[in-house]
Parts: sequence; structure tokens; C-alpha cells
Amino acid sequence: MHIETHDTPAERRRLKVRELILSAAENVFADEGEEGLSIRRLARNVDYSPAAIYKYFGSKDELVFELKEAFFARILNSVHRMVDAHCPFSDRARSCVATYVRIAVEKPYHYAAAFAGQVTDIAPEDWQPEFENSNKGLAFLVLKGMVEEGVDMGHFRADLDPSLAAKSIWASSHGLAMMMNHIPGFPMSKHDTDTMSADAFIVFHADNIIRGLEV
Amino acid sequence: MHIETHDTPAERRRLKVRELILSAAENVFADEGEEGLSIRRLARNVDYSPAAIYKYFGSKDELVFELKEAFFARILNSVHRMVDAHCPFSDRARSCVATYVRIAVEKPYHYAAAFAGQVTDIAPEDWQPEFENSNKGLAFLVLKGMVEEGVDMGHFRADLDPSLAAKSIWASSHGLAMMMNHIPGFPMSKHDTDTMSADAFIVFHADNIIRGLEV
DNA sequence: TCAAAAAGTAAACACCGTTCACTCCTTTAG
DNA sequence: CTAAAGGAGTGAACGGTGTTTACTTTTTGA
Repeated sequence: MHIETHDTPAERRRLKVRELILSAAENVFADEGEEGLSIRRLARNVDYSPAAIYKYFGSKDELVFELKEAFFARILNSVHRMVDAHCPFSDRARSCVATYVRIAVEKPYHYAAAFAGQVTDIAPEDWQPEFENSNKGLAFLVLKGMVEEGVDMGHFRADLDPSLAAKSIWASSHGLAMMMNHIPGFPMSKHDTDTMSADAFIVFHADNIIRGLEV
Repeated sequence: MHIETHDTPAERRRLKVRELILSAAENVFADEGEEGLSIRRLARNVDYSPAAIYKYFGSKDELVFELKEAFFARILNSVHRMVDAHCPFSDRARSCVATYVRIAVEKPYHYAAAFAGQVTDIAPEDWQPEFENSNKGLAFLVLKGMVEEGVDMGHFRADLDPSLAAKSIWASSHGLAMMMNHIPGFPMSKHDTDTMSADAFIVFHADNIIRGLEV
């Protein structure tokens, strides 16, 4: 692990400019996503030339990577807190899912970007290390730990493999987040026989997921 | 509904060129997605000028729309067949989910494009009609019908609203498809305590989803 | 003080989606 | 059969993109 020292004035100034660029990027990205965020426009916003951006970030992808990784760190944090909360296991499990989805829905473009990349074009072996050290990888471990607890405590079916069950939960949570972000009005529609607030639906969905793993 | 007549030679020729462009686009899109498919490159591939493409399609978005809508029609079709199969309800329900995911995984870029659009930037009311007439809308109705059957037959909890339960199923299925398309190697990883083929995992996930709704 | 390193930039490269004015050819009406 | 009309097709341009290169200016540290 490389320790970030920034004790000289020059280094502090550099870091400040970097943060300035990053936060300007954050604003545009949150509102308009990867399309709306262009290096040239970003440069105009922070009063630098486009080329200057490249003194601080190797490429647009690298810049966006930092934005989305910071965002996913927030998800990881909140979910982690949920797992360790002081309440019955079932409630914690449900809240894990609900928390994940709620934050994903707060910043649709960030969440989408975190999963937008490659369409399985790189070999799994090459991607594995990168994944395991990412916030996504850590979030998965947290979730897996929770499933292990559920199995040990007899809440979840004993034949479940925690790793696979965690992936199933993750997939279902991810799906709801994506749907809410990309289908206008989801889960509501005019002709529903019953109506339900967006948050109530998140809870309903979380409940279905957890039920599916119970004994 | 407007009936497409194409009886004059001119109309037939026009349609042929349109199909030529569409199929050239399909090939590039399947391999490289929306990024890789550029109007200029497409024009080179079919030996026309870029401007000529615009005589057949109003915009790139319109062209991609046709590709993804045709693809989703395939999903709709397969799922519909599954719903009407002659086998126990539970099996049909599971197969519905599994079929959906399997096809989504066949063409990752098509599937992604079908959900890639807006990030809830247009009003739900404006989008509703478009949705209900789309293949996505129809697929949802099919799924909802299946849930209604499940509730009526006593397989699913009686307190379930079919519309909302269908959305929950859809979200979970969508999630798995997206994960498999965008996370290399999902659901496998080296350190899994148990291993499972991709297709076995789809079945496992489908089972969890259906279990979550059962009485 | 002065060389070296860092910060910053203008201009260019190679793309992109899209539009417009224009030619050429086919269709159709008289 | 001919002439007008309309459709097919195009080259060139507009305004945008990410990125690189050669260059100037500023800052740093011995």
C-alpha cells in the first residue's frame, strides 16, 4: 500500500486542483451522467484548458472511475453498518437490501456507471484481482458474511452455499435498483390494482428476496 | 395499426436496402455494442455515404431502437411459450425466469440497450403509453398473468398484488441478467466454497425468486 | 541565481452524429 | 414519349468529442 504524503505546498496545491476538478466533475456527472460530462466542458467549468485535465487524470475513464468508486464506497459503508445493527437477523437482512437499493437510487448515473463497463470482454481470471480489491468486492464479502450468519443461526436453509446465495441476493437487489433508475415511474403505474410508494416497494422486494432463502 | 404494404418495385427495393443496413448494424452491435456502432462505420460497411443512412433512419437512436425492440420481441416470445407450457405451475414459473435470463445473456449489448436509456428524466405519465405498447410492456403483462394464475391456484401467497409481485420477479431476473453480462465470470469465482455452472446458477436464482412468493 | 522540473496551453489528429445543398435517376401524369 | 416531380444518394460542412504533441510559463530546490 502506498502512503499518500502531501506535506509540501506544491503537493497540497496539486491535490487541491485535483479535488476541484473532481468535484466539478461530480456535479455534472450526478446530473447528466457520462454523456454530459465531457473533458472540454469540465475544463471550461474549472477554467483550465482541456489538456490540463490530463495532467491530473490519465483519461476520462480514469476520472469517472474515481467518481464511481467513491460512490460505491458509500454504499459499502451503509450496508456494512446495517449488517452490524442491533436488531433481529431478518430485519437486518431486509434492511441490507433496502439500504443498498435506496442509495443506488439516490445517484442513478453513479450506480449505472459502476456496472456499465465491459460486457464480459475481459477474461474472468484477469478481472478477479481487480474485483476483490474494489469496493464492489468488499460489499460482496459483507453480504456473504451476513448469509453465513443466517445459515449458522438457522434462519436460512442449511444447504445454501453462502457465496452463491449472496450472489443471488445481490443480483436481485441490483435488478431493482436498475429498474427504478431506468424505467420511469417504476414500480408504479396507473393501472396497478394496488398502489405502493417506491420505498414500500423496496421493502416488499427485499422481503421477497429474504423469504426465498429462509428454511 | 398501420399495414405495411410494399407491392411496388420501388418500395421493395427500399425495404431491401433498409434490411441490409439493419442487418449490418445488427452484426456490429452484437459484437461491440452502441459504442462500436457508428453511423459512419456502418455506412462504410454497406457502401453508402453516412448521409444515406438518414434516408432510412431518422437518427442513430432510432436505428438502435429497432435492434433492441426486435431483440426484446424474441425474449417476449420465448417467455410467452414458457408460460403456456404443459407442466406444473412451479416448473413453469421457474422456467419463465430462467428463459428470460438465458436469452438476455445471449446478447449482452442488446439487453443492456433495452434498459440503457434515460435515467428517469422523463415524466412517468409521458412514458407510460410508450411502455405499454412496447415489447417490454407486453412481457410484463405475460409475467403478471402468470402471477395471477399462481395466486388463484394457491401456489403464491394470497395477499400478493399480481402487478407488484410480477415487478419484483422481473427486477430480480433483470438483476441476474445484468450481473452475468457485466461482471466477468459471474457467478463463478476462484474462492467459492462451492462451484456451479452459469446455467445451474440461473436455475438456483429462479428457484429463490419463486420460493420468495410461495405461501 | 539558475538549471530542472512541473504546470499549463494552443493546435492538431482522428473520430463522432447530423444537416444541407446539390446531382442524378426513377416514377408518374399528360 | 416527354416533362415535371419526387426519391435516392452524396460531398462538404457544423459543432461536438477524447487525446497527444510541442511549446511556453511558472515554480522549485540546491
